[in-house]
Amino acid sequence: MELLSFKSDFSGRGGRGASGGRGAFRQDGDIEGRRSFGGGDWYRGRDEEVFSRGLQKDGEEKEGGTSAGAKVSYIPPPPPEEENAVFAHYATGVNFDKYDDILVDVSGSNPPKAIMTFEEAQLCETLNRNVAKSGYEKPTPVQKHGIPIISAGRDLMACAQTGSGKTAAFLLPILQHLMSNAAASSKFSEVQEPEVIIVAPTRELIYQIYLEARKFAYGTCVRPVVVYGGTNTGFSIREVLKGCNILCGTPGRLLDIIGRGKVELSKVRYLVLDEADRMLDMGFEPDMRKLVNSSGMPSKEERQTLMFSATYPEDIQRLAACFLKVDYLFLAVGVVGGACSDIKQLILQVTKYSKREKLLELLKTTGAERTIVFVETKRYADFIATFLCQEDVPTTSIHGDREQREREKALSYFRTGRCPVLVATSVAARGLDMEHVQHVVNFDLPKDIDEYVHRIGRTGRCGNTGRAVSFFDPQSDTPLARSLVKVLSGAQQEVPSWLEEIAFSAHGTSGFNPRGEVFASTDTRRGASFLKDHTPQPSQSTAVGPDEDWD
DNA sequence: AAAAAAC
Repeated sequence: MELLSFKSDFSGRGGRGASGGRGAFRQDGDIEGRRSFGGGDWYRGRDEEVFSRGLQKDGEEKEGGTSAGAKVSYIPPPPPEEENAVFAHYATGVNFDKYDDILVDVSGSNPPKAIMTFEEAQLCETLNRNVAKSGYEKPTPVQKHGIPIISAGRDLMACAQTGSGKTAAFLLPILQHLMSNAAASSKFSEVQEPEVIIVAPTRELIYQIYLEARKFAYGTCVRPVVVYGGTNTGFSIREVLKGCNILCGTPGRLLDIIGRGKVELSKVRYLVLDEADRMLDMGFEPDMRKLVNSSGMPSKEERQTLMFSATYPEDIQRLAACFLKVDYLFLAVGVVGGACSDIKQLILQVTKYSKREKLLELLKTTGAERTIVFVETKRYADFIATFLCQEDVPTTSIHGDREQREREKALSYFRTGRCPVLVATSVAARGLDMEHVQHVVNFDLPKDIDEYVHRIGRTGRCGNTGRAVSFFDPQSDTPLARSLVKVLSGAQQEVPSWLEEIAFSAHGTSGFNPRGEVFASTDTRRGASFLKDHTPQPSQSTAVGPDEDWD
């Protein structure tokens, strides 16, 4: 097996909660030398380094084994942003126009009229040019409705299916506002006063949002900055101090930098929670409370708060309302918590012991097409990735116990196709937008149906089609059966009869996951409990049919 | 019991 080069170093692991001591499984596969998956050395020069800026200043040797055997021991600062790199984008798929057929529902008082084109968004010239250069021709539903809502100064809870353009829906109106008020113009200062704070639940996702912000802000005086853990704190701070209008971050590092007094929050006009339901669940909710209660942070009445996700469990919706003005608008594109119908979903019944064999079989048929394999634990991610490498499937992996630079390298290798198979934990479940991901495999099904919807949403993006294969082990996955059937039928997918039977007989069994069962098909304010608790005035709802009839 | 997120 000398063909494979497994590194066993796991020194200096950045993350918290490193579980340690499993060096033997640390495949870092990324099989070296002998293969050339999708392209020689070129990627080494650019995207990886730009992505890893701040991770290491020098001295760290990049992974060996380029065909040239070249060692890169110093990473030069990236060249001034090249337009082509900034505006790189991929093509919309054959089903892009089908977005027009999706049912859109806006509830809350006096929603503004939707726009039909980007021209109607009345963006300034620079922004329009950036939109065009990004390859955007026509707004998606969440953009058609979200942009005017945000421009009108309203708070928003938006639910739109995976891959349907939520990021641009909030970035464009925010940038337009910053431009038109000419308030935003970045300059060095020991204390920065950003106008916008954006948070997301994983480091890679916030980086992706930052890249979008940088793209749309190109050629303007607005400077977006990204900060997240696993990187040098000093670097984060220096980047912030250079000038910061839009501060993107994961909660920990963001609060850290705020706590150090580098960022003053009184100028914040927009607070954006991407993957809002995750940001408000048990893990992150305390941090979000800390953020909105930080000194200087304008109250919800004085700022605009925007939340985006593809899923919104009802309990989380009620919690989210605490962060929003009482007259916030609720925007639902398609079924709340629903899967994208461009994804063909297959469920295979397996046993714990047949999974690995099935996976191999599957990957042999998918060949070099890109596949994300989701597993339940970090430990198993290492194990499966190692297994696949040994079976000659070029594989890399991403999970929270890997060093940040390993995580970023893994994504880079996957994106470039050097490793067309990515084994991942739920760290990669949400928001990541990668081109050419044809397949998602749920090697282990998640406990939570929302997680399932997000995971399979890594494929079938932007009107492209994709396939999601899930291994269903009745021994462990029965609690998910009912909600799974619901998602499948909601996305016009075939429901295997064996699954239907399991779902039927699972009805009423104990240990049922309540989150798995319930969908918020609408704004919770329509429910009696909410009206009783929070809303003095009844909310008015406007159901909107396919496309234009929105007046 | 697991995953994510600051040092």
